[in-house]
Amino acid sequence: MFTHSEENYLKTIYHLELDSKKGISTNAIAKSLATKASSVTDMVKKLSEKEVVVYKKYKGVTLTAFGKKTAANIVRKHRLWEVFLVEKLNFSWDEVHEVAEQLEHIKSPKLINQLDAFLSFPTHDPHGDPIPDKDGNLKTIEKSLLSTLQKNESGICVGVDDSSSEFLQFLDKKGIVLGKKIAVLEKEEFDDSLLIVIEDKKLSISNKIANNLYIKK
Amino acid sequence: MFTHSEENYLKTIYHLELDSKKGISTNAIAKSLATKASSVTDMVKKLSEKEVVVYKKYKGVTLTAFGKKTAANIVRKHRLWEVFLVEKLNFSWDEVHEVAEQLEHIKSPKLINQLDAFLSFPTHDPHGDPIPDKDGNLKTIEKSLLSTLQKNESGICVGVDDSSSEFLQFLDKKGIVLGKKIAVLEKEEFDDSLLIVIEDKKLSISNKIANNLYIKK
DNA sequence: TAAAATTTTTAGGTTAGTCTAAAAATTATT
DNA sequence: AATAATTTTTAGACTAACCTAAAAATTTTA
Ligand SMILES: [Mn+2]
Ligand SMILES: [Mn+2]
Ligand SMILES: [Mn+2]
Ligand SMILES: [Mn+2]
Repeated sequence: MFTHSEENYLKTIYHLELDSKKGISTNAIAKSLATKASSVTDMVKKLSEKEVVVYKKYKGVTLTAFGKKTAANIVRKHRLWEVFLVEKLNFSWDEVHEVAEQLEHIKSPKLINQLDAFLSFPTHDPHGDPIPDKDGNLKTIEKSLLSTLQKNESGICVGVDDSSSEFLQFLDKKGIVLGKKIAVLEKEEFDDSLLIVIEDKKLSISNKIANNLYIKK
Repeated sequence: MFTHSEENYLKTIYHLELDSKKGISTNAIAKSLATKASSVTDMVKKLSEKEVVVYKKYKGVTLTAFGKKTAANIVRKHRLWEVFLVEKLNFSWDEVHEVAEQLEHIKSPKLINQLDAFLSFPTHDPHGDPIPDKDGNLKTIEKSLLSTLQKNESGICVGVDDSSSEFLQFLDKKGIVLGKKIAVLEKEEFDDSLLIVIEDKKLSISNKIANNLYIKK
């Protein structure tokens, strides 16, 4: 149906659309895929012929309903595999992404359905990102950045915005784990750093960190 | 390291070498990969430059030690994934090959080591084929074709030669399962068909079937 | 061992996916 | 509104992995 490369383009456009709502620019896609704008133009024409995107010269690109469903299915596979790697094969959450980038391209509906069942139908991946259902629908939960909490407020840590292994390992080192309660004891006016408490441990957290951690109030 | 296509060539040459000992011919590779001889010549030159095969024009090709190890590792992955699909995801043994053909190309040493452990270090795949170890070594067991058994002899069913889904489904239908004891009650002179007993059930088996079933005496 | 048949290689072409450099269109700035 | 800066597309080229058709080498057969 779609080549490895076409799937990567679709997934990228899907992710970019989630926080832009407008047509996705050639340059944005190129940057995200670490490729050249001219390559993107070529590919986008091909995807447009395959009816997964709508493309107007110089106006960027949008996914069709079919394209969105196709892309969501790749994301679904990516995230289910990440859960598998962490839950069953003892990978840590900062090691799974690269492997999932490969596994997401395996074509077998039965495989992914059985994997889903084997994992007891998880709703979120190890980074707190939601797993699209079979129809490509995402259940978006109301989550906020830790940086939006005020003094004496608290919430459950439910996800990360940046999931680079550097950031994830940093969280590991600090003992910040998804599912744990985080309470803000102090909010520093000067640099917006926070003094938080997690698992009875006090931690000082920079604004940069607080901007990359999601909590559910 | 190696492309998808290079890996498929390596694996094919590896399989062909297992039952020929001589240089593998261009045509044999082409037939096995359903491609053209001219394409094989091209690829074989490339593999030769990468030092995984020794190639002499018109003389066929042989794997180097490095090539053999590389190929065995792909076979290892293929067979471990087949075990995973059958043991953990409830695939039947006639459904796993196509998916394993894709999964065998996933590159992650950690993944395959963890998978191996997760499956409790299996030694054989669902078709009775041995799983190469990390160094690419195969433990070959002494097995014989069912067709070589004489009247009143018996053995344990340990593998299939043909693992097409048609044949495997035929075995399912007849109740022939790996690990079960098969005893030969009669051997028909005329067409070399066998009257066998498996799990207290009597079955008449053609020579073609008996030539595709391995038993351990 | 010479002719015939077969196998293998070479030559030249195609497609997918990428690239660089230049042209064209759009957007921002004065 | 004209010019400058930026973005996007086009043109032309490259590589990997294929293909067909023809040439060359090997093997078989008579
Ligand atoms: Mn990921
Ligand atoms: Mn993730
Ligand atoms: Mn197989
Ligand atoms: Mn097998």
